[in-house]
Amino acid sequence: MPEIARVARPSQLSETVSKTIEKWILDGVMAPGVKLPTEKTLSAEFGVSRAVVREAISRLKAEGYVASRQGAGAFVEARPGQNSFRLADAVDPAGPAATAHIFELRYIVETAAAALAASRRSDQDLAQMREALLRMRHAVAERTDGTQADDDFHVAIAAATGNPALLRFIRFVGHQFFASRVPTWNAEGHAAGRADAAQAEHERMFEAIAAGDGVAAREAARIHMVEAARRIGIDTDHWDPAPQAPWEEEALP
Amino acid sequence: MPEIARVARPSQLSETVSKTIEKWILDGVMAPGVKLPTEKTLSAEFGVSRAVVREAISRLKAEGYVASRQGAGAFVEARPGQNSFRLADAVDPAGPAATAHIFELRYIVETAAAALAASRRSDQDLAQMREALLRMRHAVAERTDGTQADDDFHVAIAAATGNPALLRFIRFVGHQFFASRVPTWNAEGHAAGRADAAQAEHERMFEAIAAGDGVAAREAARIHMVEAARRIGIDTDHWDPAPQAPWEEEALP
DNA sequence: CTAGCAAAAGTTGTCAGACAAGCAGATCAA
DNA sequence: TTGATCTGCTTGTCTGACAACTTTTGCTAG
Repeated sequence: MPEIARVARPSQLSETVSKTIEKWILDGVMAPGVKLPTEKTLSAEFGVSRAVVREAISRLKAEGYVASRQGAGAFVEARPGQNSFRLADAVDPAGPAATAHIFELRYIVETAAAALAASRRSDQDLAQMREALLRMRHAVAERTDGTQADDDFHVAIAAATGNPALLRFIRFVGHQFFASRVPTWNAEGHAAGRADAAQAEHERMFEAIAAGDGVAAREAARIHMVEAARRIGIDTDHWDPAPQAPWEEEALP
Repeated sequence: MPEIARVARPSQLSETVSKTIEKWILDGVMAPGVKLPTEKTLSAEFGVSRAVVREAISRLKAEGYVASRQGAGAFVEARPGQNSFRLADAVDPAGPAATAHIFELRYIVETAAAALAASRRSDQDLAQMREALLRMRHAVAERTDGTQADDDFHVAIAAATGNPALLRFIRFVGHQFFASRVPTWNAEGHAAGRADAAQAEHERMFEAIAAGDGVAAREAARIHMVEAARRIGIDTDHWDPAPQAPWEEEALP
C-alpha cells in the first residue's frame, strides 16, 4: 500500500481520506481492477474509524472511482473518474488561461447549437427564446440585471436542438460563466453600452433562428461569443471561425 | 418534508437514500439554500440507521448537491449538480436515441478539434498521432484489435489543440464510445472491411492536420465521424455539416 | 424594556463494538 | 481429481456514545 499523508484535522476526515485515495488512483499507484485495502486496514493506516473510511469510499463510489462488492472488497473502476466531466479537473484553476480554454469549448458548442436550433426549433422553442429576449430588453431599458434572462436565452437555444445531451452540456458550461456575465449587466456595463451591445447580438441570433437560417444563426452566435469573450478580456485571435458554406443553407420544412 | 418512497432492499441502502434525496433536489422539492432534515429525522423516515444516511449525504456532497456545516446542518447547494457533467443524467439511457445524441455532441466537438489541431499542432503532437496511426495500420494488417490505438489517435488530436478543457472533454466523451468501436475492430469488422474504411478516414485526417490545412482536417473528421456513426447504426441525416468556407484556409506559420 | 451574555438544546462529526450477508480459499470426502 | 462443505475474511448495517460546533432560549444587568 502507498504512503499515507497524515493530516491533522483539516475539516472533514472523510474528505481527506477520499482525496488521498483518489490521488492514488489518478497517479496510477492503484491500477484499474486492483482491490483496495480493506476498510479495517485503511482505518488503521489513516488512524480514523471505519465509519470515516466508509464515508470516504462512499464519495469515491459516487464519483465513479471505485465499486465495491459485499464480501469481496472494493475495486478500482476500469475507467476511474471518466464517467463524469469536471471542469475543475480539466484546467489549472490558477492560470488565467483556464477561463479562455473553457470559453473556447463553449464557443464551439454554442455556435453549433445555434445552427442546429435554426433547423430544428419548434414554435414552443421560439416562444421560450422570445420570452427570455423580452426580459433582456426590459433589463436594458430599465438598466437592471439581466444575467438570468441571458442565461435562459442560451439554454432555450440549446433546448431547441432537441438534443438533451447538448442541452445539458450547454447548461453546465453556461453556468460556469454566470459570474462573467455580471460586468455586462451591472450599472457600469449599462453605462458603457455593454448591455446594449449584447442585446443587439442576441436579437440577431433570434432572428436567424426564427427564420430557420442556420448559416446566419451560426454567424450571429459566433459574433456574440467572440464579443462576449472580449467583454471579459479573453483573447480570441486564434479561435476557429467555423463559418458555413453557402450550400449549407436549408430552410425549414 | 416530501414523501419517501420506501424500498425493500435493492442493493445499497445508502444509494437508495442518496438517489431519493437527489431526486427531491432535482425536482425542486428542496430549493437551493434550504436546509435538509436532520440526519436523525432522515434515518427515522427512511427506516435506516444514521450511518447509512451519513453515507448517502457523503455521496451527495461528492456530487455537489449539498454542503454541510458541523452543528448547523446540511444545505442544498446554489447550483446543485451543475458543477460536473454526467452523460448518464443528460439522456434517458433506455432510449436508443441516447447514443445518437451523445454522438452528435462528440461530432460537434471533434470536428472543431481537428480544425484547431491543424493550425496549432506541434511536431510532438504529430509524432503522437503518427504513432497511434501506425498501431492502427498494424492492427489492420494483422487483423487484430485496434480500439485502443483508435482512441489514442483521437485523444492525440485533442491534445494538439492545446486546450486542456477540450482535451478532457474529448477524452471523456470518447471513452463513452469505447465499446462502440469494437464492431469495427473485431473479426467481423475486419472481414467486412470496416477496419480498412476507418483506417483510410484516419489517414486522411492525419494528412490534413500534418499539412496544417484546417478546412481539410475538419472535412476529414466530419466524414470519419459520420461514417463511424453509420457503422454503429446511428442516423446522421439531420446533423449539421459544419464545413469550412474557402477563406478560412490558413497555413501554419 | 432592551442589550448582552451565558446556559441549554440541537446538529453534525467521529469513535467503538457488534452482528448479518456474502465471498473466496482451504479442507475433506467420494 | 473432483465436488461439496466449512471456515475465515470483507463489506453492509445497526446501536450507542461522546466531541465539536451552532442556534436558540432564557436570564440578568443596565
